[in-house]
Amino acid sequence: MTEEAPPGGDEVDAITESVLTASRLLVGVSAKSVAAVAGPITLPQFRLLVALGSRGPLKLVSLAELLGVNPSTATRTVDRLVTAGWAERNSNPQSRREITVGLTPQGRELVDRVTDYRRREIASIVQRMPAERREGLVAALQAFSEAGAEPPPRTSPYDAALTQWD
Amino acid sequence: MTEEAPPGGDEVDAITESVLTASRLLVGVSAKSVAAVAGPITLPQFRLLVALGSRGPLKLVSLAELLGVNPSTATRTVDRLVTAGWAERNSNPQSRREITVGLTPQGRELVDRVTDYRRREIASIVQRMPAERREGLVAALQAFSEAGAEPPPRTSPYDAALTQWD
DNA sequence: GGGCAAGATTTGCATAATGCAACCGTGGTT
DNA sequence: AACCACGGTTGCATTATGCAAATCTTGCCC
Repeated sequence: MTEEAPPGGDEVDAITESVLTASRLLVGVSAKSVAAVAGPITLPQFRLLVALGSRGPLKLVSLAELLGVNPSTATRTVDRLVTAGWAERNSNPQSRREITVGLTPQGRELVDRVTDYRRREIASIVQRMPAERREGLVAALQAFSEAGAEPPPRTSPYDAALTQWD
Repeated sequence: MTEEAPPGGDEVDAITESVLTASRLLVGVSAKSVAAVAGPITLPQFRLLVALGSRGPLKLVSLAELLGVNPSTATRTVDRLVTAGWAERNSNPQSRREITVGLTPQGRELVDRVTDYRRREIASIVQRMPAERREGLVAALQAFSEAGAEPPPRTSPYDAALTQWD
């Protein structure tokens, strides 16, 4: 089933290949940005910070759900981030059974630095592209994403900071 | 800031956004494929299998390097895969200090099943795209990847199976 | 008001992933 | 033979994860 010649197959293969190659490039850029700017933090931890940065303070369950991990994992990752001074737990006066997790100023600054770095990297790549290809890129990718039944297109700058499983 | 007009910055933002959105979609597809087809295997383990599938048997250090992990991590992940019957260690008659790691038939079959599933998912997305956008996608993405100074463009089908850090 | 079901978080337990450093063979050099 | 670089493994410590059980809060019914 991976063979047939009719109009469809080869083109699909070509697209798959090109999208994945580009995706790989991008993920590499993200990883590099984290490593370059944010010394002693792990990727899962940073991903959590990014989520908080883009959505604002969240209760633990929502956070876990957003990241696609078990609440217990979220709890413990938050523990570490709190210890490191990047996140904080705040009790919710409304219902004392839930807590909200948010960024500390240091946490936000960390996320910002990484995001800026990453944006510059990407910009430098885009600027090396032939200009006439750029519009095509945006249009085609949007069509692709729409066809893939995208979730809500959040347009926060943080959103872009780490692709992994978001 | 997502509006357009001036030549430089906004366009870069738009591209960044669209590429990342698409990338996110794709990574989701990959994860879903692994989960759907390959029950009890972790992502790092599967990633290792994919590497073996695309490059053939490798010595341990090369494998670790390819995956970007420490040799000790590779050793132990291979241990688990061997136990599970998906990979095998073979001693190299040439030099007894190196070993090569390869897929077992079961391992290859697992990778194939996931890859096929994933390809079908992507194909179904691409087929929902307006046809006239498709060529633009390939051309633009290739330009993007080239501008990003891609590593060797391996064109194996396995290559596409998991994007994460590859 | 007491009791109970449902919801939110945390803890206990077990396993995987990771990196670093130390260690053991192997192969080549001098 | 003496050394040294290379490949792989093991010991140690920390993080990441999921599942299940325990804890605390809320809301609701009788």
